[in-house]
Amino acid sequence: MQIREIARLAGVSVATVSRVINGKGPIKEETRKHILKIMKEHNYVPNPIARSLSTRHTDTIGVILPELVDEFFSDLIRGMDVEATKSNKYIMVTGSHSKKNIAETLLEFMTSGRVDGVILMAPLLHREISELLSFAKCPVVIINSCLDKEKVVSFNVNNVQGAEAITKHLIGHGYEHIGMILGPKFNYDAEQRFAGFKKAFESEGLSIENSLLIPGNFTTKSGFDAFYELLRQNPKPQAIFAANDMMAIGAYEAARKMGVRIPEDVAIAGFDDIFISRFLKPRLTTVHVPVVELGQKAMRYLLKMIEKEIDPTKPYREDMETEIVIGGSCGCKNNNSEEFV
Amino acid sequence: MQIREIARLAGVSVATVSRVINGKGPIKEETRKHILKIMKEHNYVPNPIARSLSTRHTDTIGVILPELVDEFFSDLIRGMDVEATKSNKYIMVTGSHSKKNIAETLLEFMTSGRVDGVILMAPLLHREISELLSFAKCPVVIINSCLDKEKVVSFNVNNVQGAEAITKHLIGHGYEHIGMILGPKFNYDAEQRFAGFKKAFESEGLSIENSLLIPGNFTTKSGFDAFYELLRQNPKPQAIFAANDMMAIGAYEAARKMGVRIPEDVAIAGFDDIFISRFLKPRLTTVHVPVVELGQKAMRYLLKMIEKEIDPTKPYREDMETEIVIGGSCGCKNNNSEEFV
DNA sequence: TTGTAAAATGTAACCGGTTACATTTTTATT
DNA sequence: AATAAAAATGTAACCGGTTACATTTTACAA
Repeated sequence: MQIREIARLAGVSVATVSRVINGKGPIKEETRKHILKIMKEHNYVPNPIARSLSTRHTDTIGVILPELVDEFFSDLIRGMDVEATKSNKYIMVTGSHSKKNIAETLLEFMTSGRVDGVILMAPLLHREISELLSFAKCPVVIINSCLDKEKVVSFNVNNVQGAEAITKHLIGHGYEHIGMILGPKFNYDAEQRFAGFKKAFESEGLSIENSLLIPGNFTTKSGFDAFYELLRQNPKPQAIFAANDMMAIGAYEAARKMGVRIPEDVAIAGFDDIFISRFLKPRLTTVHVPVVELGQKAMRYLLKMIEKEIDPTKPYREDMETEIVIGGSCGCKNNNSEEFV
Repeated sequence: MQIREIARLAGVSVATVSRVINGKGPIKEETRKHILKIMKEHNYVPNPIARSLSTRHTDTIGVILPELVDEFFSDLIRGMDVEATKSNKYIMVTGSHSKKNIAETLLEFMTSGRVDGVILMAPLLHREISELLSFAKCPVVIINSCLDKEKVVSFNVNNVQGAEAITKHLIGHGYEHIGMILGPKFNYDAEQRFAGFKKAFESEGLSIENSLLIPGNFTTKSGFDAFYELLRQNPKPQAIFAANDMMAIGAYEAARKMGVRIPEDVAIAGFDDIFISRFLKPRLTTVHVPVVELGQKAMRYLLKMIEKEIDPTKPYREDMETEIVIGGSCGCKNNNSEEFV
């Protein structure tokens, strides 16, 4: 069934049918009803591909995510989906399975006309990507970019602010020796969180103890090992800030094995507020990252760029504020340990 | 830049260019190289929309998921994405935000030509959906369907087998009074898991104690409440099978509050093997559901239907076997409690 | 050399819509 | 009633590819 058929059946031209489908141009109410009726009777659905070909837009947004966002994944997509659905757009997702693939997919999306815009999250390979970006024929929004803010549109987690806030919280508890389990080298999030950690010390007029800075790689295992390492230092840390919750979990495990009590013997804080954090005993004090909102904002902004409500050539950067979640692991007595029940 | 331009530049017809793009028909090697060179020089990418219009396929698969699959979400999509990418297909995902939306989206996907096939997961509203299915103009694969197996293609978690296996495991421990925290009424997964529970009893020649069957709704809170309820029964349960891990977590919490030891005072088992299960103390004994593989299988099968390698009109059903994961919560001494480090 | 089949390429219709512009109908004005 | 303007509708080109079929070129046998 195609528009020609409907037109024939209704005794009008295809243009008229097209006008009622798209609600454009003046149509006599009587004609409209008549055509609508016939369309319904024949279960007619206009072919979106044909439509896209002539309108040059597809009502779909390409989303490229790294493979390992795990917990973020679901929330991020949910956020984007909510906004996209509001505007009757579809989302085409693809996890980048390899470096090659991500650049290729990005290029495909940006140049082929398959999508009206792209949301990209690719924490690595920024060199390549910023080069590719110049080929874009459609708006692109980057999530957690470490690219030059003068050049791209990006929505980011404010890692510095979050790390600074939670570090200050630990300092506020009166701990004097505070260690940190760092994230992977060359990881932007990790760098920023460390930057926030330092900033907190500086603004309090304190100085970091280098012996209490242990590298990690965002896995529970590395958190586990780092905790052992930290407890071997002199002075021992009274509190530890893990650059993400996964490592904090590893630290919990190590503490349990060593018979070290949290927070009595050593306080712990994390970053991300992953689902599991609230089930740890005591509940992990951590930094909540508004992932759903991040997805929503990025999508909303992209849609506006597409609609030209916002100048799509104008760079823009927004860092979303995070929020501390108080559990028992930092030593706070009034905390949210029971929130889940 | 379009195919006409390339043809002009290469001094050939569009048909010839099209042939080299698609690798079809005989082409002189020299001509092919020449055209390829010009295409590369001009960064020419054929417009997929135009191509779709004439080929009548889009190389994209529509995926409709319920909003609340949370943990499944990520794994399921990952599995599908892996397979889709292998075949150079794209995935269009949409979470069904409301009942209306899901049926609407399904219909759109099935009839508009926007996608070549659909994977649908919609644990509820099966009545409506089975009616809609008759309008499908493209293959549809259902995940966790409770629809008539004679009518649809579906890939499912074998809930019965999993629940039966884990129940037998509990029985094997010698527990005589075994309770179950049930899932929501009218939920197919929940029903099936209960069916497996019963089956285990029957095959062992035992009978269920109705007082030890407590309703729940898959939330931690309901697991928490149910645990209290169970411990008030006479006889008390020596072991409890929670229809999902979330409720098992609630049970853990209740046990902790009541000073009931797991597994010494009461053993617990769950279902799903969600991420958090391995971090519980003791590690939760549960049923692992191969979600990634489920997504992969469903996608692989769908792609074959699309390619007509498999008759797309033939109903098919596959129930994927689950696997018991032994933690300490059931009373086993040799368990996988340390696996995560 | 000629004839014929195979290989290579070209022509033009087609996929199913949208829309600029042209035409017809209706309404309002004088 | 004539006329101009506005409203409604129609015509046909266009979006950018694919492909059936026609035509030309090449290869090889007789």
